[in-house]
Amino acid sequence: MPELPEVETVRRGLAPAMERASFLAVQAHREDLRWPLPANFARRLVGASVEALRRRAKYLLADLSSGEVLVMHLGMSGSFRVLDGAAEHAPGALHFARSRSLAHDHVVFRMSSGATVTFNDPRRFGFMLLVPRAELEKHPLMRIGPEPLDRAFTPASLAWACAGKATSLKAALLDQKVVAGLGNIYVCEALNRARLSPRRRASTLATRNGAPTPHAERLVAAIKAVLEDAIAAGGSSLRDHRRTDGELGSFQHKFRVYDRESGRCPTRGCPGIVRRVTQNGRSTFFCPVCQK
DNA sequence: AGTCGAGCCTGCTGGC
DNA sequence: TGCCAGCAGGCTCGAC
Repeated sequence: MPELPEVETVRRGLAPAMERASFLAVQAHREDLRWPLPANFARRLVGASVEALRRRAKYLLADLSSGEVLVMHLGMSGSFRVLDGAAEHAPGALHFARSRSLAHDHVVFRMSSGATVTFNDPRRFGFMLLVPRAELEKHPLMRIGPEPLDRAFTPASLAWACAGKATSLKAALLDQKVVAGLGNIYVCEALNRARLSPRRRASTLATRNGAPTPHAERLVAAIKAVLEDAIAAGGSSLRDHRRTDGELGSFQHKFRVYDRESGRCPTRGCPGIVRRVTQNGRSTFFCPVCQK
């Protein structure tokens, strides 16, 4: 499930293949991803080079020499794989090729770097867009909150964003306008690290005048820590996420509560048992003893 | 305006 | 063993 750490892992894998390389050929085997591919997709890419490959929240952004930005989203089941002359014979690549149905290879980029970059997405919740660079900031998809790993994401900014919110803390953290890039897994993990209940009102992160409470301090630290740990582990591989070389991420082995229903809470000295409840139609995993 | 649920899509899992 | 309902998840849209 690609959340911020998985997308960042993918970005790091794609960068050597795509940055400062141009598109030699673009094949679209399927146009109907979450949204149809842009008109004249291949024609607008071929010949352009990628000046930088960035990430914003869960979006990959390729700045093109044509003045457009290629926006790519992995949806829920999207993955990229990179093959070049050397990687083709690597064990990981072989395993990767076997593990993915070629029927779901929707878009293939042949790059001047020698790499072939293939986008595979069984569920087709992913998408690709082309947006003029000058319009990117105004694009509705980019109207989202701060990057959680940026210095601008602070207890004060989170408290401000949550002030007056009647919804649960869990729902607020999943709201990309509050903070951008978190999904179900890392919200559950961060709340356990911060020992805060997912069911508490979001507004309790702020005092009456909007200043951050100690809860906000703990939560921001926990969010940053869990994301950094997950990126260092190459993300979490549950069903879908893989690195671009086919290797699995390993952070799923370090989950404290996610998908650990009935397990012992890992908080030191806590006798609690992890529970699963449903909030806003999604599973929440948490410890009712230490998460208050 | 803020909040919540449905729907998109496919593959895997678990219960019968 | 085989079948199928249920679930997973990010994001948008419509309803309240």
